[in-house]
Amino acid sequence: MSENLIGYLDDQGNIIDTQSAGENCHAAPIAFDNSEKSLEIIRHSTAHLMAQAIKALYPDAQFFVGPVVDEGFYYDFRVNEKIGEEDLKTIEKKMKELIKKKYKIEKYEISKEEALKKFAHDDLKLAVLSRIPDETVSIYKQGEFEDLCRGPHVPALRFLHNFKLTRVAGAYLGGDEHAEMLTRIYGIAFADKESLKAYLKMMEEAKKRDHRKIGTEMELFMFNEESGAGLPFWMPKGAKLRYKLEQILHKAHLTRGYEPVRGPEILKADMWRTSGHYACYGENMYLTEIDGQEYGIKPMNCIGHIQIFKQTQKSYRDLPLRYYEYGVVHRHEKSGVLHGLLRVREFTQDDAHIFCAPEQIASEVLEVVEFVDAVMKLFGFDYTMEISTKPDKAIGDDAVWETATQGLKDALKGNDLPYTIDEGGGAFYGPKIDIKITDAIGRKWQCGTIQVDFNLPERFEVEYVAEDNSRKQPVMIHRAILGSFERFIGILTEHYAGEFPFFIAPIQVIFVPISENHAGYAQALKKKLLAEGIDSEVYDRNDSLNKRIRTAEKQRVPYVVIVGEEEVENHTVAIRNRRTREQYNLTQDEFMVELTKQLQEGKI
RNA sequence: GCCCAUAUGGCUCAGGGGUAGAGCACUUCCUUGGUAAGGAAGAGGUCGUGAGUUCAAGUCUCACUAUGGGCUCCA
Repeated sequence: MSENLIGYLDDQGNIIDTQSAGENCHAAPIAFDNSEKSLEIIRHSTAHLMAQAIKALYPDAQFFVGPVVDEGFYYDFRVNEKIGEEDLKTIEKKMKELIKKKYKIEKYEISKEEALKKFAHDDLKLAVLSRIPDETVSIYKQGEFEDLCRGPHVPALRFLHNFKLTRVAGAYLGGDEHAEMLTRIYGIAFADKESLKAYLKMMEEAKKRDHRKIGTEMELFMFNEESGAGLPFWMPKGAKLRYKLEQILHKAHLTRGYEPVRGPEILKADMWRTSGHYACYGENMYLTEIDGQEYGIKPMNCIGHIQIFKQTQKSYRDLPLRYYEYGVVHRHEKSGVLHGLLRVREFTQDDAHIFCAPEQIASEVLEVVEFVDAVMKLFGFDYTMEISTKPDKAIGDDAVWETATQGLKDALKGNDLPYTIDEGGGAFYGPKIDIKITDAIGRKWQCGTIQVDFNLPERFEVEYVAEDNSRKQPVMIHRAILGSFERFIGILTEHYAGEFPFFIAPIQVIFVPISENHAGYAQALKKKLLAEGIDSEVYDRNDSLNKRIRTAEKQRVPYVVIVGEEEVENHTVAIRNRRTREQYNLTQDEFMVELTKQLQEGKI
């Protein structure tokens, strides 16, 4: 057996570890390196090593499951003591001690019946056993430590050196929030030290891009303990950025035949009863009472748009009718899930509802998908699409759901757009396509969404006059491109690390006059830019020139422009490149042309 | 909501049972400078809130509030 061999890969892509393979295995060998399969084995064994260390330090510890996940591994366990970040180092130290004992990792099999006897005193292992259908189970053993495990594992502990325990967390047994909470420790492992170092460095870099950090630094947005959790404040710079995004998107909507509308912020509870929100979404809604009547603050904008549609009689000639609104909504998110701008309790959706005939669904959905793609391309986002099907809590009958779901699939399939399926992940009123974007550290967030809805039109008796003068019910397509300005700007901030493209940058130009004699020239230029809708600032405070240039450079603005004697005289500007620290001169006219050209790049 | 952790001037953070510290930012003055920190002086905090332990609490304990890492990933 080669020194480097840690397992085999069979024809079906299953990993067979050396303990299971026997002497004459002909499957493809897996070498000890950073390949996907190799890491899977290494990380799984590291999870076991961690469990062994935990058992040594906390003899009363009981273990549940310890799988390999996208980003490393974890182990869930129960222990009487509290385990905090500090304890991770102690556990790591113990793991290193155990490695020195040079244990082999051995495997043996027993019947399920024997296993039930063996683990009779360990309710967590019994819980694991109850989920295994097989009649024979395997046990892996290293030194004194034994664990019920499917494998695969490395042959011996000597393969495990380059790991790091990254965080301690709580996790519900089996993911059920009504079940007991276990302690979970996450870790990461690689075949070599360099890869581990590179990974840790990458995570550190990612943290520097965190929108909460940059948002505070750049004074984009804030939260306030006295005002309440999950309620963002937009500071002047953040508001400017947001306003520019709103404007770009506003024009894009008009171009695509949408009409702006607005509904009220609160509506009578009966409206929400009719819509089904009261029953299906009530726990997320804020309710209040006015003059003895119950009202609900809107968590979605659909109801308002429906009322507007119904206000006047509609003909088939009016369809598809596209209403859009930057709708402020409130949702009672659980306190523990709030996360910077990415999950808040008040946010503004770029929401639209398309009322159309059933035969128009496919083309409308496709148009929305193209709209999404244009926006994502503008900002250089990679995104994934996911079709979500009927959830447990839902209204409407199965046949209707089936038709709508198929409609979404057809729209994507027909145009070769890749998607995944999230079974049971749909909204309570219909299936949907979700558009997901990844944040700085690889977490995926749902942004845009396209939802087909046969239910609300029926509940609110929405109708239009068809060609044959009969009354027909339109289909509603709920859709958002950004999802919400809050979340989208949060991700945008991480994506650009605060260096926003010109067309949305809160401050687009900073002028640094060399002396106060040149401040007037800078102010005049600022005014000129403002007339074109470009935001600039003049740094003419009582600081040294070097200081002011340094301060300007640190603002992450697209243009830092120096103006002095020479520029005033020649009606020019000196533009400084932040990265190369080089500068070039333009006439005022050339400068204006360049800036307006850059503004145009934000057109979609 | 649950588990673990954190909370010190506007920001970033140090300190730690005996009457609050730094850097940046801010204010005033000097300096008017051609490309990443000129100089001086000054103001600003009942150490998240409320209880408790103690002769004494930012420091220890508890509760609350807020923030952070998690809570599908099935031996």
